[in-house]
Amino acid sequence: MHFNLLHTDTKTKARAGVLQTDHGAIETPIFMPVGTAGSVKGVHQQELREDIEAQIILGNTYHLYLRPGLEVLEKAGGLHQFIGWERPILTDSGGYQVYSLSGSRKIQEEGVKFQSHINGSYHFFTPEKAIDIQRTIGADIIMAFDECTPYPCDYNYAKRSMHMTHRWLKRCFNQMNETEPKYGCEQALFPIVQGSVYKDLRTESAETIASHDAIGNAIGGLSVGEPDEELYSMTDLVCSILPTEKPRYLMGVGTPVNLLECISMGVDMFDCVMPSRNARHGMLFTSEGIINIKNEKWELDFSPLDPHGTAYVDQVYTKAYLRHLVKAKENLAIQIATIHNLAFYLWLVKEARKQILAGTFSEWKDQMIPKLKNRL
RNA sequence: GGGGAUGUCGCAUAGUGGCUAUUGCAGCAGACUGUAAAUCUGUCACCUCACGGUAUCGUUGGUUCGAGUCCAUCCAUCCCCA
Repeated sequence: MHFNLLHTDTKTKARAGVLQTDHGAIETPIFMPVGTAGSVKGVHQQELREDIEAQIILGNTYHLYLRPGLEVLEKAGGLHQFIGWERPILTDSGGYQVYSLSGSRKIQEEGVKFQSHINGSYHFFTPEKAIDIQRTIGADIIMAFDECTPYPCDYNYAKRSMHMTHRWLKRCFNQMNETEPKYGCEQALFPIVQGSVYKDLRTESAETIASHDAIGNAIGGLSVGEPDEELYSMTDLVCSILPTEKPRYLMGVGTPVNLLECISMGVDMFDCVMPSRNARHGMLFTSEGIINIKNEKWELDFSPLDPHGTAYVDQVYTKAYLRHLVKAKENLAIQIATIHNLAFYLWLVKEARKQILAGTFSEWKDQMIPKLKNRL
């Protein structure tokens, strides 16, 4: 696996590149749809490929380990085979569940004891086990097992947690060195910068992560409720320390505006549940602004869902129709809205890439941001 | 024609003498960032930006310190018998 940096913007720190994997190339900057339990909720793989034009999707180690479990995944020949997705996959390690399932887990130096949200059973995750499971899942990019700290987070807690994440990272790399891919395709381990919203901690963490000389690096522990200014200042700081020639993955981000702002700071990869989850809740992101399709004002609006949209659903269906489907709780509503939002996110990063390569990114971004914030 | 039952804020419901009339649905709006989320929150008689104020349990009257609740009357709906 290798990353080619094609072009860096002159006015901003935005970059365009290509990350080559054994399952194909990823053109950066890229947005990666989230498919936690082996499915991008409500979307067929064919739609991901052809309508959304997803180049890589996410899976989740913790969720896939609990269900369907390692036996099924291994006998299926890995996650790609199991779900019928031949393009790249990235798996999160379960570090986010240390944060999101904080009510049912216990952290120790050795690892984290989780209580399953499905049946209450207990499971102990260690850095080594997170690697082993991700070997069995077989994703192209696999993530280090970390603690995603909450916001707000006490300085001393953030510092201790960060150091533990750094120790866990060494164990992850050791386990990588002692094991082999199971399905013949290269797997790259991305380490994760932590340090909450503290500049000295972020600096120390970014330097530590950079020293491992990984194929790509990730920024974690953000978009957990902190103000956008904190997200941006931490991202900018960390990007200034992480190596230029390696892809940078900002985990869990974000809104369309977040994406453009962070692309301009030098972030290459993003993932977020927002486009898919909010689609299920009736919120549509478009190039002209945000639509809450449940609102009464769309009841008689028979214009296309998104006249500027690139997905077929944008032209074929009307706002009034989608509103009806949402109000009627029809399954098709979720499918249409999710395809739209993900197609929009993928269009946004593709367009950003085009503008970076053309040298017009900065102007384009300044013109886009007010529109993206607009409430229609 | 005779007998019986029931009327509660759009719909459905709880409430049989005591303080702001319950809950669900529908409606209206908001939230959501490495997915325990097709979820959650607010609102939902009228007036007021708000504080707050004024109402209301089919109708009209009555009993009572006090009535959605008890009594009478009328109206409406449903059921049974002719």
